[in-house]
Amino acid sequence: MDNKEISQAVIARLPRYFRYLGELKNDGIERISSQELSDIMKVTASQIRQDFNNFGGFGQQGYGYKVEYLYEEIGRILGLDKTHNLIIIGAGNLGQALANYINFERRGFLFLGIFDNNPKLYGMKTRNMEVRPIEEMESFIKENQIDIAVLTIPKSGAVGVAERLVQWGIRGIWNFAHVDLNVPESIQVENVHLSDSLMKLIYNVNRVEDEEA
Amino acid sequence: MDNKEISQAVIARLPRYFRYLGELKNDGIERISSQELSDIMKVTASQIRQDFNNFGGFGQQGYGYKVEYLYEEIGRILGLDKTHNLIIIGAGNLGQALANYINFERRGFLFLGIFDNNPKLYGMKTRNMEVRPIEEMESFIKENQIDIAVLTIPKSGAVGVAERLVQWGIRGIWNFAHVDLNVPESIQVENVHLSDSLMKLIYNVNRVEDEEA
DNA sequence: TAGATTGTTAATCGATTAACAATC
DNA sequence: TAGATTGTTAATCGATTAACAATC
Repeated sequence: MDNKEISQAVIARLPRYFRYLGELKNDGIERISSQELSDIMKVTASQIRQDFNNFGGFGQQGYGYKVEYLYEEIGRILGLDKTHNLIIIGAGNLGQALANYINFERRGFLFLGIFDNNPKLYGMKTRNMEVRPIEEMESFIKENQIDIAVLTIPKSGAVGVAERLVQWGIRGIWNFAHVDLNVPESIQVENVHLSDSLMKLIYNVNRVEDEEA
Repeated sequence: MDNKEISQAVIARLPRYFRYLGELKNDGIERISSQELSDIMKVTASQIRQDFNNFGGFGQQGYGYKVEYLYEEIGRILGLDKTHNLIIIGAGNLGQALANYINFERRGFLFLGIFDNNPKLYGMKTRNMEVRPIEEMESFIKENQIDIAVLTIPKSGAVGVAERLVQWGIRGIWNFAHVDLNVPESIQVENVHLSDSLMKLIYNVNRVEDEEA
């Protein structure tokens, strides 16, 4: 496979294509043209074709795209054909919420452990895991071949924990702490800064109200 | 104030500026140049100046920017000088996690109610709220002048609830349901599609691993 | 074959970066 | 005043959209 760099803007759209194609497949739709998909998803047909063609030709001229095939291919591109082993660091409300997201498992995301530094939580059952002390994290990561760490701890500890995670061989961090991590380029970080997201919403709501006034 | 449209790319960066300036302020730093901020935040000084100048000149030639003043101004632009009344719809793990985020209140985001359609949860205390039945939502929204609704329910119910929220006068929806809502343009929606975010991370982790192989 | 629709090149648009005159 | 740094215009870069030849 050719490895010219794909832009993050394209990657960010793939899960949405995947979601819509999954629904079409469930509805028993067999084929779809870029124009039909454009109407449903409210993006241009041109962008759809450009996006798919970054990864090779999945369609057929004069016919369109086979829904199931395209769905499978995008899943493969996203890496959903492989399983990934994850741990959650921080067993607070958010950590538990993520641990309980059933749908993640369906996609091959296996949450194998959840850690906290609060002794009161040790042993507490969350789904099929019990909360473990942070001290056990290093050996756990190595024994269970953990790929990805989910950081749901306060920002004060996050930068330090992230640095150690990198030393212990983690490849990706899903960061919910409200701070930017400092890790080597080869380590992937996906930030979910919830309060940033809420602030953006507030700006847009206020702006519309100002315009109306 | 002049109302030329500001791009969402700029808006999305404001909370991050706000965060860094808040930290500088806490550290007692009084002034900063775009170049210094550029070094800390890893964005170009040019972009920083362009971004700020969308909203007017906050700096002083030859001097730079006053940290506290800039911090206040960006807060005002984001609308953090006003309070906003929110409700959470869906009292599952995620809804509760958001209800318990203390820091939101500091920014003027007031979570006044939490709703669910599971009778077993009615009356359950979450922070200073108790879970109410969905049926009470309409009157609650009107009596408490609710601006923003946080949707943390499964996707099956989300589209329908969103439509009713709009009828009841909600101005913005913070949508955690894994579905695209269908609301008028004047209603602001900020999506947090967690599984999309995780898929993007997985793609990037796999890609790096492929390159190394 | 004729019609439809992709794959792909070319044109446009918007966002980012660079450069520098204005000015504190 | 001289030096520094903004505010802003111009240049570049990248992403999106349009157009159309290739082809099923």
